Amino acid sequence: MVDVDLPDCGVARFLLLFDGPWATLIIRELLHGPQRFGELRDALPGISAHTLTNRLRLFESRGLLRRTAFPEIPPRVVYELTDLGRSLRPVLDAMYAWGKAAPVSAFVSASDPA
Amino acid sequence: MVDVDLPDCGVARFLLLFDGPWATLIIRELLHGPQRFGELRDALPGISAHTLTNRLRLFESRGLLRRTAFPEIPPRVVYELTDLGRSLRPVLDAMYAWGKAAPVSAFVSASDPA
DNA sequence: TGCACCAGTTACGTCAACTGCACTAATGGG
DNA sequence: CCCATTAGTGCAGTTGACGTAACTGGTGCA
Repeated sequence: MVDVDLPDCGVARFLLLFDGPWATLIIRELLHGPQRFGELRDALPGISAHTLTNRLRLFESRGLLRRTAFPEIPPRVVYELTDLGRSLRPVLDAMYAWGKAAPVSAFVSASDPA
Repeated sequence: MVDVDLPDCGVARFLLLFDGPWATLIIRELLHGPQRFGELRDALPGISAHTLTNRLRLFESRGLLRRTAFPEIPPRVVYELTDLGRSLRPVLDAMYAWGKAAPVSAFVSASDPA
């Protein structure tokens, strides 16, 4: 009766945590080093503060990153990956390599943008 | 004015193709070898025929897999990865390794299932 | 007095992936 | 005659990740 909905397969577990399009991209940014909230927002064009906050809070609660708030005015908050978060690098690297090597035709719908 | 919405980053490109929870798991199953429609459906508990069809059709149109329909009654359709599809193995392997190595606390919400 | 600064928060609405159920075609077996 | 079989399709509805807009708090600077 324990761990009812935690899948055995590692791939399925991974997908459980990295749902939407932004989750993975936030990790990608933080692999470059510690970043402030505003830096992350600027590095991820199109993301909303709402989504960024939600994902960061989730990853913090799951032990993937550490949040450090400095009691200053205006406030300053720095996010950095933990060892667990940094251990995602091979996964991101593999994604990157595939995304770079695959032909453009793998991503477009036969007449997509222009 | 070309390639307007195709991101440069390989990670972002990868995520463009593997949206939902099922997309990646279908590839995982097909890495075991060619599979029939019904075999895939049985190997992916919870997936609906609709979703499975949609993803398979998408991946076929993107060149990740090949669809072979035998003109028999009842019908028989076999799906198998192309070279491009098989080249996803390192990515899936990296996901699997991380999902297996990460502590359970990375996946649950501090009091999730029971 | 009042605006800018940063890192959010709240309320509300959108959109796409996904689900369930019912249904189909064509044939072999009872 | 009727049912089981396989690979879907159509319709209706749900879920959850995400977006927009407006707002907060405490201080420095004009």
